Amino acid sequence: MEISFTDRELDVMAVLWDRGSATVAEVREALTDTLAYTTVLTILRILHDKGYVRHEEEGRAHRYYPRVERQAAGESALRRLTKKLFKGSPELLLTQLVSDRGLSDDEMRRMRELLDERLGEGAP
Amino acid sequence: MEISFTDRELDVMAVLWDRGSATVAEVREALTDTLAYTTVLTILRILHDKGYVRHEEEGRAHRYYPRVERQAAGESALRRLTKKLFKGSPELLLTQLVSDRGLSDDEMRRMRELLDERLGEGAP
DNA sequence: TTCCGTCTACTATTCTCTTCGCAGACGGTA
DNA sequence: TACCGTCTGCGAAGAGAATAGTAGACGGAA
Repeated sequence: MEISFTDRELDVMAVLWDRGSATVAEVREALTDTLAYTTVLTILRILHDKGYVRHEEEGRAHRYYPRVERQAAGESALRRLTKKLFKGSPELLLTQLVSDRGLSDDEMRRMRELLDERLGEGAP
Repeated sequence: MEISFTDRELDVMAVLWDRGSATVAEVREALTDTLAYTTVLTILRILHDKGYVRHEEEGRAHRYYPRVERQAAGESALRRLTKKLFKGSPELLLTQLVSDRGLSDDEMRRMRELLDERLGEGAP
C-alpha cells in the first residue's frame, strides 16, 4: 500500500497524529505557519476525500481523526527515500543518519541497543 | 542549506549520481519511465536553473554533471522526514527501519558496527 | 426576535509540476 | 549544395497543490 502526502498535507497529518484528533481550529493553532481557517479546512477535505482522515460531529464543529497510522506513512516514505537516495541500501541511510547529524552518544547507544535486541531475537 | 527535489527531478538526479554524468539521451535511456526527449531536457533545464546541475559541451550534445552530492540531498531529505514523520527522533526512524523491513542479520550487524565505531571515537 | 460569531461547503486564483511540440542550429552525407 | 538526423531553446497545455474568499447554517446573547 502506497501512502504519500504533499508537504502541507503532512503538516496537518502530523498534528492529528500528535494529538490523536483535532478540530479545524485546533489544527490551525498547532501549525507553525499561519494559514487561513478555510485553507486548513480545504486540506482536511482533501485528506478526507483521499481517505486519510475521517470526522465526527462535535457540537457545531467537526473533529478529525487520522485513518492511517503514522507508522504506515513513515514506512512508505522511508522506502521511497531509501530507494531513490540511498541506492536501496538501509545501511547507507543509517551511515548518513549517524555521521552527518549531531546525534548524541545517548541516542546512538539507544539505537545500538535496539539492534542488539533485534539481533538477539533472530539468532538464539 | 535546504535541498529538495520533485519526484521527477529526483529520478534524473539519481541517474547523474549513479553515472557521474550523462547526456540528455543517456538520462532518457536510464530512466525506467519512457519520457520524451524534450521532457528530460526540460527537467535538466529546471535543475540547471535551480543550480543543481551544470553542463559542458560535448560534440553537439551537452553533458550534465550534478552540482550537489547525493549525500547532501540525502541529509536534507532525512532531516525533513525525521521531523515530520518521526517527531524529530532518529531513534524512532531507526526502529521503523529495523522492524518493518526485512533487514538481514548481516545488515543489522553492520549497522551496529557503524554505531560502535562512532561511539568509540567520541568517548575515549 | 434580531444580531453576532463560529463553522462548513463551494468555488476561485495562483503557482508549481509534468509533459511535450515546434522552430531553429549544426554537422555529416549524397 | 541540399537534405537528414540529432540536439537545444522556448514556450505552452493540463493536472494537481496551496491559499483563501464568499455564502449560508446554526446556536447563543441582547
